[in-house]
Formats: sequence, C-alpha cells, structure tokens
Amino acid sequence: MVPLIDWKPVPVAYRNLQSGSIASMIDTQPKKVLVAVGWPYAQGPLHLGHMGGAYLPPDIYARFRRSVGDDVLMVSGSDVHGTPITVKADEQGVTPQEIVDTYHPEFLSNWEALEFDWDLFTTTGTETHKRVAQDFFMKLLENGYLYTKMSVQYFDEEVGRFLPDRYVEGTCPHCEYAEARGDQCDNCGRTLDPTDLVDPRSKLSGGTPVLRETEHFYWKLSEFNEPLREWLESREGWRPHVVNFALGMVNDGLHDRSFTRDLDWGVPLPVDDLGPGKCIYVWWEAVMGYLSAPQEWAEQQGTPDAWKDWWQNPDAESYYFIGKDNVPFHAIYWPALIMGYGGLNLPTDVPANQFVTFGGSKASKSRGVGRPLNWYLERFEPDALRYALAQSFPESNDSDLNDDEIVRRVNEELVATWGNLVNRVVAMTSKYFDGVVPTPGALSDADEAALAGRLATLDEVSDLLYDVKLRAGVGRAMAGAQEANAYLSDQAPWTTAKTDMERTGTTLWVALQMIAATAVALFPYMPGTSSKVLAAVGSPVDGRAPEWTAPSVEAGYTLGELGRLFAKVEAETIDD
RNA sequence: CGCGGGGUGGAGCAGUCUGGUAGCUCGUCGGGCUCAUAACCCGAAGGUCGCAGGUUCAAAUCCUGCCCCCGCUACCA
Repeated sequence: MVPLIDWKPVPVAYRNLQSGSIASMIDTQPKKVLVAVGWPYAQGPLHLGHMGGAYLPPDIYARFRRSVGDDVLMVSGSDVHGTPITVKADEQGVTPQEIVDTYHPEFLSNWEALEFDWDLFTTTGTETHKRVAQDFFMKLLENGYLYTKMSVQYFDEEVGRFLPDRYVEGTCPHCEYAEARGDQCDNCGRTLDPTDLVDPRSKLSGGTPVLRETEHFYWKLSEFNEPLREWLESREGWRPHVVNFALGMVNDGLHDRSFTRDLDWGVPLPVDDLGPGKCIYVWWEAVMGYLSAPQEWAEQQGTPDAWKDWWQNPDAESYYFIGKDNVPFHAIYWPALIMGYGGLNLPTDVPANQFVTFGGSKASKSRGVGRPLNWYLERFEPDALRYALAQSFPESNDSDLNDDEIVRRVNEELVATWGNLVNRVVAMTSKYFDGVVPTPGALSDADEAALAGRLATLDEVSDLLYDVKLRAGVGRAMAGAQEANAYLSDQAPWTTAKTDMERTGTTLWVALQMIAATAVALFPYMPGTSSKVLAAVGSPVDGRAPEWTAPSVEAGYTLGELGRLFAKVEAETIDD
C-alpha cells in the first residue's frame, strides 16, 4: 500500500486588492481557476431550479474571475451512464445512447439560451473520459485501495439484469407496507436491505427476482475517514451547511463501498478479473469527469498537457458548484478519490446551494414540479431571467420562487432601477448634447462622491464574489445603480439644462461614468446587456470579460445606439 | 432520540459564529420630481425574530425542551 494519502492545504481565493484604487482591482498574478460544475444526468429535462441552484452560479463566478484577470477553466458535461438511463431506454424500446442523444443536445441549447460561457461541456461517453476513468481505477488498484468481494444480489431473470436496491420492491417486514423499496420503507422510514423484503418483486418487470452471487471491486473508503476528517476540519470560509453535513457523515464513520456494478452501459473495467458485464459505478466514474473534461479540453486546444496547470499546480484553485443533494459526492467521495489517486488538487471550495423551490415544492426532474425551462426561455430575456435567479440564489436557505416573483424582480427592480437609469441618461445626453459625451467642468463634492462611489461598488461587489456570495453581489451592484439614480435626482440635470449647460454636462458625464462601472459590476450576472452598455459608451468588452475596473467614458465620444435594455414583462405573457 | 439546514414586519431575504438601538429588496401610505420603460428620489407606518423555559445588567444571537418545513440516510443519479 502506498503511503497514505497526501494532501496539502489549498489556499483560499487569492486576493490582490486594495480598496479604492482602480489599478489594484486586477489580479496581478493570474491564478488558474477550475470552475467545476455538477454533471447533469442525461435522463430528463432541466428546470429553472437547476439553473438557480447549480448552473448559473458557476457561470457568474467564472465570468467574474475572468474579469479580474484569472485563467478560468469552466467545464462539465452530461452524465450518460447508469441504470436509470438503461431502464428508460428499455421502457421506450430504444438504446441508452438514444436517450442521451435526446437530452445532451437539449442541455446544450439551454446553456446557449442562458448564455453560459463554457470552456467545455462534454459527456461521460467520450474516449477521453473512458481512458481517464480506467486510469483512475488502475491507480487506485495499484495504490491498494480496491479489493474484490463476493456478494449476493437480486437478479431479474426476465430482463436479465441485477437490480439496484431501489429497483426491488416488496412488503416491509416492520410495518407490512406493501410498497416498500429495497433501501427504505417510505411508510415507517426504516432503512432496509433488499433481502429483508417480504414477497420481493422487480420494479422493472414486476416479476419475482432471484438471489445470485456476484463479485465486485470494493473501495477502501474507510481508510479515508481520518484524512477526510482532518481536511474538512481545516476548511475555512466554506458554507456551514456543507462542512457540517460532510463532517457529520465522516464522524459517523465511512464504510467501504462497492466500486463496480453489473452493468453494460458504463465505463468497463480495465482489468478482466471479474469477467464481462462489469462497469465502474456511475457516480465514481461521473465525478472523474472533473479530471477528464480538462484533459479533453486540453487535447482540443492542441496542448494535451495544459490540464495539469489546473490539477497539479498547487496554486491552482477549484470550485465545485452543485446542489445540496450532491454534497457527499463532492465534499467526501470525490476528495477521497483524489487522495487515493495522489498528486491532484483537492477542492478549494464546494459552494453548494440549497434548493430553489416553486410555491414550496422542489423543482426537480424526478417530481416534475415546475415548468419546463423552455417555457421561461420563451418568455424572458436571458439576462432578465439570470437576474431574477441570481436575486433568489439559495445560498444559505432553500429559496422560494414563483412566476409572479420573477416578473416582480424584472419589472420592479431590473427595469425600474438599472434599465431606466441607462435609458434616462442616454436620453438626456441625446437631448441636450446630441448624443455626444459632454466635457465636464469643475467637479463638485457631490460629483467626486459619486465617482468614488462607483469604485466602492466595484470593490465591494468583488469582495462578495470572491466569497461566492453571489446573491449579495448582485444586490450590491444594483445599489450602485440606485446611487446613480439618487445622484441624478439631486443634480436634476433636466433643471440645470435651462440655465447652465456646463453643469448639466458635468452631471451627465459623471452619470455615464457610474453607468459604465455598474455595467462592469453587473457583467457576470447579465453579460449580454452589460456588453451592450459598455460598447455604447465606448469601452467594448475585449475578449470574454471586461477588466474589473471602472471604464473611462471619454468626453467627445458619440454614444452608440442603445434601445431599452430590458422590456417590461406583461402579465399576460405568463398567464397560462 | 439517525444526520444536516431552515422557521425574522404583507412577500422574498440578511443579521446568529464574535450577545448590546432588528437591516436589505419589493409592496403599502405620504411627499418631491417630471429626464426616463406610470419609471426615479425622499420620508413614514408595519416585526413580542416558530413556541416554552433558562443564563445574563442585556438574547434574533448563548443553553435546554418542543412544534413545523426542506434535504440526506450510503445500490437512483
């Protein structure tokens, strides 16, 4: 056995910032940042809850880190293996691949509709993934963390398949509930073993399954108990619910778990000790995607070793964006796999979200609650939807969202505060100065305060974003827009325009500086509209993200065309 | 006693670790403004911080018990 599990503390988000100074807002030593996004299971459509919980947060975070100059790699992909997909394929009389080919493209179109900026969104069905997962298996085997063991499991002779615990149903031996599952009785809540069930039947065929011996590789997870405990206890800045939950499980004691399954649809074992029909358990193999996707990306770039900068460089950071139901897999099992492999970076942070609920019900594939994502995509502009979701991110609580709430956020907050601000300033510049940025006169104290305020906004938003407090971040950025609205009210350029055009010009010049800075602060959240604003004021986004600085809007520049940033959502459009 | 999270003005949330005038976004009411997407700005009303007890000069915050909601409970992913 290999000397146990080397891990080193991974530094938390590096900051090279000093409040107040524009130049200091850019990270002078760019870091490699892996933004790892939970892999959606290609078995059903995604809902708005998935976006708010797991997928939009990483896009915002990645865009922000790009803005401060870091070298971000944002990857994920469709998880295409496992029993549920094969079962669904059987039900529909198609191949598992055909199921995958239904949902993977749908995911891709979802990302496009919401303007996610992936480096790569692949699948676990690639040759690269297979190679990486098999290599991972061999490394664990060589390091002594895998062993074989016989066990007895129910087998459905009708469909010719071993049955996962949840696919065996029967009568609960404790309460005689007839619909108990093999892992648990929903009636009395007791944990069960499938062999406990009276009158077991297969959920697949309805027939009576038979017990068969089967040999599997088992993972010595128990060996990782202490290293994981030590590692988790040393985490700083993690969300309490993530650490507490993971630590609770570790303190209860982890037991060895089977590493393989009797299944054809998956990554086959690289050794033939067990004979055919064995695959790596889909969950273990799926999280290895965090390692295989960067390799696939690197291959596509023509720099096949480039992935090592994110995985083997101890200064690199990695953030795993997931829902709370996945905490065990990202705060326990995946770190344990990484430890067992050796030489790879452990997660810097796992900022798992709680759930977005709709009228109190979890929006999820399995329960079918909530509208299809496309329903929202057809009715809302992407940035408007991104805004409404960001303001409801369930970072510490489950958060509730409904259609009226989304409309309220868009109409009463986004349109009224930010959209209207841009519109009124551009309109006045057009009206009083023919659309040319005026030359400022002497700056008053109020002007200076307003200009300083825009820097404070960028500074404070960046503090929140580094901490992955994304909901607070968008709120703070919007406060920047409110400051600009208040500044305009105080200065009343529409009044001074009657007597003092220089004063009016100065006010509008200041307001334009505030708008440009706000657009930068909002860019991670609403990249499309921020890009439009920045282009219109003469600071177009160069590359994938604007520099995290207050752009200088130059006097004499003719503002570009900029219609209304957002349309109000009419009640009728959501009235069905 | 399985584990973790949550219960804060009409709505959605922050604050709880490090006790000390309960904060934000909206809504409501009043005022201002009229450049702007009936948008913007200012002010006010509205909360015994799930319930009960305890510690303390002082509790949303610490302790104990209880109630309710969510997730997990290891072979669904």
